[in-house]
Amino acid sequence: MKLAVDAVVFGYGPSPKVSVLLVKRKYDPFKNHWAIPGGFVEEEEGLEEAVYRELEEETGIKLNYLEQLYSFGNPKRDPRERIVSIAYFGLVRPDAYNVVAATDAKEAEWHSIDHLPELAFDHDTILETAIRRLRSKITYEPIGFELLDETFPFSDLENLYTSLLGREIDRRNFRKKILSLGMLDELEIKVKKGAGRPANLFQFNKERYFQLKNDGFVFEL
Amino acid sequence: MKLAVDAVVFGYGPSPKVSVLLVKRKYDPFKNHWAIPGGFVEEEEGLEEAVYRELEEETGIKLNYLEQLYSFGNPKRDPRERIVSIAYFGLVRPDAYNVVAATDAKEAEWHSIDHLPELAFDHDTILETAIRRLRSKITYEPIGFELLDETFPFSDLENLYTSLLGREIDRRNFRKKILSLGMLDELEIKVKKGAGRPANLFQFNKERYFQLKNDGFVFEL
DNA sequence: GCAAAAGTGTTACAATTACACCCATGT
DNA sequence: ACATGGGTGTAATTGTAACACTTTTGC
Repeated sequence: MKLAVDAVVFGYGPSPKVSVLLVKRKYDPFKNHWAIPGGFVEEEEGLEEAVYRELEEETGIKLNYLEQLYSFGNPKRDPRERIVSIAYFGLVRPDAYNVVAATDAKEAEWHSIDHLPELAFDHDTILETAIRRLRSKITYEPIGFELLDETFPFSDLENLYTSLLGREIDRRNFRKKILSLGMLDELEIKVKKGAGRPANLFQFNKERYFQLKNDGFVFEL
Repeated sequence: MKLAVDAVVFGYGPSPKVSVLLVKRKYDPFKNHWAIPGGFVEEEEGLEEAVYRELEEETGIKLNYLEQLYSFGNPKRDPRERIVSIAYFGLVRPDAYNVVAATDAKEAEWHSIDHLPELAFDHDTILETAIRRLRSKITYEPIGFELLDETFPFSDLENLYTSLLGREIDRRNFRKKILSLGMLDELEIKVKKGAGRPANLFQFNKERYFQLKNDGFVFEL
């Protein structure tokens, strides 16, 4: 029996779309299929440590956020031998989005979660679980900010939520709600995006959020 | 590296208290300490299967509900060697509450979650995680019913929630809210509890719940 | 008849929803 | 001047929270 970790890494952009980082397998089984990056846990290594190491080796990416997702242990999930995989769930900022390095063994690429290729092993199940988790978690924890730049125009947040929740959101109500939570700092900087009125930049204030959370406040949309 | 499963099993009662099932270790390390029941996963066995088997072997108990909790993989969590444990979270009805069978190797007992003994390994962390999960999960999924008898007076439900949430609940509002969800069948049977007016019995209608859920309804308190 | 638990409605307040026009910029 | 995206307020509705007395039984 072997123990592996796999990481479903989400990125946002460019434009309103959420993507996941996949690697192309160069060897059998499932040669040339896309798969979630991951690998075996070393004997003396922590689980998260293993995730960071494997991601570094296979894709060169650095995460902004990581949490454990679920463990998959069906005895037949790998055709060769029994492998139990502890799956993780990570988020990256747009800066990291482009620095996906292919190594000699794998080719790494972003794939929109709306058009996914066939995946190796039970990775479709894992990815599905991760997408469900992301979709629901953004409504009760402020993790969406980990997918945006440090400072962002409000419309980015709005677009992220509409594309993840898959439905229209009333712009006025959404802005009112988010701003009323008091976790965003409004900067005195404006940014222009082609045509249209320049937008103010906002920044998520993590300290303030933890402070509010300690006082019994709960983030909820 | 070895893989284990551990199961935090909650029971309710008698009277307003939530308990967890622990086993007393007969051998070192942590000889005579209380621990969460569990054991190694066999080569060809599914994870949940392993949980059911271990619980049967160590405590003789049958579960009403089981879900995966979290995986614990700190390299030093077991002083002997590297053991990664996938923790589960189970609920039993009061009927099962008393049939806790001790085997030759272990002594099994219910412990109120308000007065816990010192636990072996990192089992205090696991148990804490499980309690947090139980507390929050009863507010967004109807799992509380798995801790009550099939039919129960409304006050049982009320007491379960007050003791789990650790705060008073307005009886009238709570009843209104729960009944308005339309998941409970009211039976034409009354039950007497010492002094006081006899109470009507209720029953959770699982089919109805899944039907509502499919129609986009979300349980939420 | 008194203690103990079950049952029941109304009103004030807070939160959510629905909805449409003006503003600042680029072309 | 027109197209593009940014920014803003109010009213109706809905949901939540607060609150106290009557009923049925055992003793």
